[in-house]
Amino acid sequence: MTNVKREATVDMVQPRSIPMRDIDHKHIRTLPLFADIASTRFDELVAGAFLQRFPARMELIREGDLPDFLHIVVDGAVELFGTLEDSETALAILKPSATFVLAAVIRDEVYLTSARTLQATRILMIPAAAVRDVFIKDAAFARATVSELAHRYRDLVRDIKGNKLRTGIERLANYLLRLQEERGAKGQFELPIEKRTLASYLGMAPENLSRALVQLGEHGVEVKASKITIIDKARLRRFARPQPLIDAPDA
Amino acid sequence: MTNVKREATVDMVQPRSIPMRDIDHKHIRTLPLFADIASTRFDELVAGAFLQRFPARMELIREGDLPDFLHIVVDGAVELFGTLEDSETALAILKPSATFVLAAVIRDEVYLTSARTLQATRILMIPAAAVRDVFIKDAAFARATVSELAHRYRDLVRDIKGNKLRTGIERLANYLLRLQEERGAKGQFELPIEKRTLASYLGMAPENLSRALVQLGEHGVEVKASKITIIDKARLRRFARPQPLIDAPDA
DNA sequence: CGCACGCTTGATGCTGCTCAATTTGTGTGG
DNA sequence: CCACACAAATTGAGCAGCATCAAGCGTGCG
Repeated sequence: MTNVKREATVDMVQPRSIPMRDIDHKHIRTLPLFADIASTRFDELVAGAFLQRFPARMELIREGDLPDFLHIVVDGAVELFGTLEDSETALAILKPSATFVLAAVIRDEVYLTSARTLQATRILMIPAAAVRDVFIKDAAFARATVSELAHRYRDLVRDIKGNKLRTGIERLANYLLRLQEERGAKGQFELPIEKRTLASYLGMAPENLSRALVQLGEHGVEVKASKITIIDKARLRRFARPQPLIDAPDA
Repeated sequence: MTNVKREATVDMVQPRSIPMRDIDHKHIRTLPLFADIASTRFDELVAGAFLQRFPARMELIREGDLPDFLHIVVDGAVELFGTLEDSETALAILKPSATFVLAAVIRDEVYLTSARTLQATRILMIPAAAVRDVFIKDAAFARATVSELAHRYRDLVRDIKGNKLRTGIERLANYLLRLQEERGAKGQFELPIEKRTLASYLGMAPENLSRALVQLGEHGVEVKASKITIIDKARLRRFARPQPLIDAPDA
C-alpha cells in the first residue's frame, strides 16, 4: 500500500510566471466555479492571478503549509498525494480545469495534501485572500464554491467505498472501464499517467499493478507497455462489476 | 475489509414525528450552519422540519435514493455506510449536531451512502427543497454550507490518508488516542459504539479488531469488554505515531 | 432459564507488500 | 543518430497483514 517517496528530479527551476491580466481568460471564465460570478468580482480575482508553467515532477504545494493560492490546472496533469513519514499515497489525479486546495483556501487552514506535476503543466494561481474576499462578497461565487466542493466531496466518498470494498485488481478493472468511457469508448487507449502513480492511486504496490494487468488478460484486456486494448468489454465488465454509486457517473 | 450486511432487527416501527415549530430550536439555531442566517430564512427552514425519534438499528436513508431531507443528529448516534453487493463498510460515525447528506441535498443527486441509527436517536429533518431554496436566497447560509462541506471534505481526506498509509492496528491505536482526548484526556473511557461497527469504520474484520486490542496490551492499553484504559499514554503514542495532518486537530 | 447476538480465539489461506534481480524504456550528451 | 545512464516496469521468491471459517464464551433480554 505504501510507496517510497520520490524526490523531485528538477529543483529550483524558475517557472515562467505571467500576470493573468495579460492572457486570455475566456476559458477560465466559463468554468462552473466562475461562470455566474459578477464581472467586477471576476476582475478582482484575476487582478492578482498568475499563470505559471511548471516542468514535470515539480512539487507545487506541501501538506502542512498555509494556502497562498487557489490552483487551477490549465493544461497538463497534477497529482495530489498524502505522506506519512517516508511513505506517500496518491489521492487524486487532476486534469485540466480541475481546481485544487479549495477547501483549505476557504477555511484558511493548512493543506492536508501535497501536489506535484506529472508532466509539464500550466497552473493558474489565484491569491487565496482574493478568493476568500470575493467568496464573502459574491453570493454566486459562494454558491458555485459549494457546488464544486460538494462534487469533490462525493468523489472522495466514492473513492473510499472503492478502496474499502474492492480488491486491488477490481479497482484496476473498473478504472480501465472508466478510462475507456472517457476516451470515447474506443477499444484502445493509452494510460494517461505512469504506472507507479496509478498504482499509488489505486492503493497498491507498483509490482502488484504489473501482476494485476497480466491477470486481466484472463478478463478481456491486452496490455502492451502503456497501451491498453479492451478486447472483450462485456467480459471485463463481468469481472469488474462496476456500480454507479462507486464508479462516478456524475460529471 | 468487508463485512456481511446486517439486517435491521426493527422493521416498520412508526417513529414519533414532531413538527419542528412546536419544539425548542434554540440549540439548532446556534449550530455553525445556521448561526448567521437571517431569521426569516431560518423560519422557512424550520417550517417544514420534523424532529423524529428512531430506535436503534433503523435504516434512515438508502444509497441511490434522491434526498428528501437534510438530516441533523440531535442526540444518539448514526452510522454512514456504503455497500457493494452484500458487503458494507462504515464511512463515518456521527454524533449530536452533525449534519449528513448535505452534499447530496445541495446537488440534488442520489445519496452515495446509507445511514442507520446505532442507538435510539433523534433526528431533525429539514426538507431538501427548503434547504436548496434558502441556500439560493441567503448568502450567509451559502457561506456556512461551504464551510461545513469544506470541513467534511477535509475529514474525508484525513480518513483516506489513514486508510492507505497505516495498518489496521495503527489506525486503532490512533483512534483510541483521539477518543481519549475527546473524553477529557482521562485514562479510562468506554467505546461509544459496538466493536463490529468500529471494526468496519477502521477497515478491518471484527475478529482482527479483537486481536488488535489484545496486541495493544503491549503498548500501554488495557481492555475489558468495552472499557478502555490507557495505562501508558506515552508508550501508546510511540506506537501509534499520531500525525496532525491525519489525526484531526481541527474542530 | 435459555436463546440470540456480539465478542473472542484458533486454524488456515489469500491478498498484497517487500526485497532483489532483470528487462525495458527514456532522456541526455557525445 | 547512437551510446550511455538512469528510471520505470516486470518477474520471482518469501513473508506479513488480514480475511475467512469454525467453534466456544459471555451477556443481556424475553
